[in-house]
Amino acid sequence: MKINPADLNQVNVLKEAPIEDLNLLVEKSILRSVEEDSFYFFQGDPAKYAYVLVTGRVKLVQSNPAGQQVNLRTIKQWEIFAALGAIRPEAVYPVAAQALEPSSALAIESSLLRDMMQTRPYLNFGLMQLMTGYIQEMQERYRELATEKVERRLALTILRLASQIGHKSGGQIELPLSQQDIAEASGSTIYTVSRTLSEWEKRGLIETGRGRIVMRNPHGLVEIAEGAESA
Amino acid sequence: MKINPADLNQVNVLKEAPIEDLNLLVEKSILRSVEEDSFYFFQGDPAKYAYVLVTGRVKLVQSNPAGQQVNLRTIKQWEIFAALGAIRPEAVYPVAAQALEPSSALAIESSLLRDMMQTRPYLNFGLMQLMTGYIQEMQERYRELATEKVERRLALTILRLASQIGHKSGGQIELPLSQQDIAEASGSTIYTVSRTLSEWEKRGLIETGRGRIVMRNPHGLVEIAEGAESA
DNA sequence: ACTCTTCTTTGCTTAAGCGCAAATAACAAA
DNA sequence: TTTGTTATTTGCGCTTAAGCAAAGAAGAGT
Repeated sequence: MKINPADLNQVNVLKEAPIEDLNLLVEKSILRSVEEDSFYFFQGDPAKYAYVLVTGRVKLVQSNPAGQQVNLRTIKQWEIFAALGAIRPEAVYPVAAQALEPSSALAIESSLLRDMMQTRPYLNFGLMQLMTGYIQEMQERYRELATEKVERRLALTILRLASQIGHKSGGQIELPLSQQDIAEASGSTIYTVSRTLSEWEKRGLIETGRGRIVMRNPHGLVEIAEGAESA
Repeated sequence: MKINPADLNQVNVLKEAPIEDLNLLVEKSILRSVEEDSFYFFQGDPAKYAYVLVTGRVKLVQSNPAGQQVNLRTIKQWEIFAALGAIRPEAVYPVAAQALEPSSALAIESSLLRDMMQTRPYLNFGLMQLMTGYIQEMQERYRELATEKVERRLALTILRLASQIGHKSGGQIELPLSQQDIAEASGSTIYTVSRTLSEWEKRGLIETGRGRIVMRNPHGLVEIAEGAESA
């Protein structure tokens, strides 16, 4: 498959990039395709490449020594990920990147990105915007995990994921994630997720299926997220 | 009080700044002093200033709608904080900044910082380094909160705080924080913190006092943090 | 030295939600 | 269709740590 450089303008960080820069990026980078469940990189690998996801979906996960993992972010088409390596030359990936479905991504050498940043203010600003967004989101999620009960956290997680990777399908927002994914993204377990989602389904808030969640009544979820009690 | 511009070189982000820039910063900024427990700003305020802490200690906290709060970071002398506002002009502070003791900080207009970034690569790189560090730390803390039990999390929190704001005192590292602060930084409660610290004190790992913790055996804490069971 | 305030400790109770086990359901591949 | 695999559901017991209440200890101010 070939990438059309002009498509890279859909990448947030690159939306103001001149076409010459996009050509340069495509020319100097390679397209890496991986099958479902394979990894682009593992936690602890030297951060040699930054990636732009061209097709598919990828999740960034972090594991503790015992192997339990949390979902830090799900990447969709034309999002950049693993760009942090471009900042610190000796960095290692602090997370692993695993494909949720067959995916392909443009692997850009960290050093190329670093060199380009020297002379291209739009890149600096774009990356900084991206990073401040990450920081704020992680701070919020951290607070939620520390202070909110599971049900509310689950609602917050699902709403957040819906805005990030949900896609419309017949007027409703659908989330292509397993309950395992939701559990790892919300800091809970598949058992509690299943119980809660079933309960919500009974109340007509959502519709569940194997590996997907359809939002029937987003406003109801917002109410749960913001404090309405279940009974 | 007056600030000696050359002192600003102790700020990580500014360590490569030429003296003219430091002069400019001091000249265009104002020194704000606040007493203990007062706030430099509140969560939700327009992010008009970035700060460099000159004396004292400041904590960055985030509250949920119910008022429960978490401790996201403790700032010590010559650290920069609230710099995110410089990236997005319309930003509001996502956290509040409260003085842990009488403090003074240089208030730098976000727009000044933003303008300076246009022509000073060292500033861009410095801020990016700072931000990547934040992101990685928050990701780790998030995973810890999601996957580790309290005792281990407490050990991790105390070790992290020791490296960030601990100071040597008689060959040992001392942490000038109340148990309330520890609870808010680790995502726990004062009751559990008290019980755990008492237990550790009995085992000779630490020494506690009103508003401070002295590490007697850091290695023992590392063992708890990394998985040794207590019994 | 005395008083007030704030921080810390500890016993007790309880709710939340984890996690095993086993059943059921959904999908994929042959 | 059949079989195998993986995801979801649900009952049940149990652990963890939250949180109230009340006492004790340590400072700060007068």
